Amino acid sequence: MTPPIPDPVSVRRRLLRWYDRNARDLPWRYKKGDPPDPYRVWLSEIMLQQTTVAAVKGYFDDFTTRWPAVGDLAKAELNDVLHAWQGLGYYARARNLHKCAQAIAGERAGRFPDTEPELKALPGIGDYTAAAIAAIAFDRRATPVDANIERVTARLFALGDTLPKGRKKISERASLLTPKNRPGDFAQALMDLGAGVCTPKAPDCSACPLTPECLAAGQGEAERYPVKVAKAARPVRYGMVFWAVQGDGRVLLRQRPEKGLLGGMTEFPSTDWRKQIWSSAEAAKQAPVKGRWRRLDGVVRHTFTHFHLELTVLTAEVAIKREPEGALWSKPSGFSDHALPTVMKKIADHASRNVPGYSS
DNA sequence: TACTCGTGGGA
DNA sequence: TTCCCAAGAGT
Repeated sequence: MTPPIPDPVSVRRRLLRWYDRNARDLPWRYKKGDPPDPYRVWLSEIMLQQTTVAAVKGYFDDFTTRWPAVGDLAKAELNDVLHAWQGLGYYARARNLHKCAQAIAGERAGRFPDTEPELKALPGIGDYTAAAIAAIAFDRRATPVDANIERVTARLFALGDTLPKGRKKISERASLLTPKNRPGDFAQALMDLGAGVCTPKAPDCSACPLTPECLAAGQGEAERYPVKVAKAARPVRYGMVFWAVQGDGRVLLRQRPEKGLLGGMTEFPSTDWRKQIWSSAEAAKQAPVKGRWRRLDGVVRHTFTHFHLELTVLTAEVAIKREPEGALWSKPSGFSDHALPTVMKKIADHASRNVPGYSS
């Protein structure tokens, strides 16, 4: 015989009771009785996209201190926002964050819309984030489906369709669970549960308030859900970075194009990042300035979402007659004034240990 | 639809 | 070491 389908009423009651005792204390969560601040809810949701709570906390504190309200963020320079975002990754989020703040401050008198369609029309806000803000900040009956809620729901209903194809069905089931009362708490409860109990590996079903309703747990196979298609292997790409130093110790930097990988961030100039290894001589043809390029020992490795990168550093002391396009010279002690992504910080660290006569 | 887009932590 | 994974969005 088939087990009964999980009962939404029971799931809601069990989960919210659990949440009242076990909710995590997070910087962006308002205290009971306080009205939620849509700005803080929005900011946290953008930062948390594909990013762990631990990674976000420090950035959230920094942003809310520097820019306490959406109007403050709207008035900031994009470069300052990118700089503050440095290290958090997915830099299009920072550009869209700034754009969204300006739309809110400029066209909506600083007030966030409170419905999913209006929210979704704003830059950087998609299905998930629109539903999350509507539920958490505005108490709307909306169903955000992130990876946690997707996993919990797939297990609860033992949905074995492979992702990403099976997403729609999971999302539909999830929306059946959402209560009219406390929809924001319910969503956050599911996320806390997914993060701490109903984990991807080795879920702790004995500690889960939903185990009595959970079809996957009933099968003793919670970990099997959701079923995902295997990801393609990450290829390796190679590049050569030019560490050009002037006599006074300043190093050449430049700004990356606005779109694409690390868009708008600052970098040390380099060749293309391609599938073939570079020879020093071949790479030198792409150098931004003339110089006697010498190859440093060792490589800098960095992994992006869809490829591994291996960078080799070429150094030269240069005397500049004509400035390269978009040139930006800075002593290492001034690097912190620039929005350097993590991969470029690795380059700077590598150079500091290996460039002869390196001085900060 | 299927890519692109960062980074760090944990198994 | 390597792989998986994370409060997804844009194109």
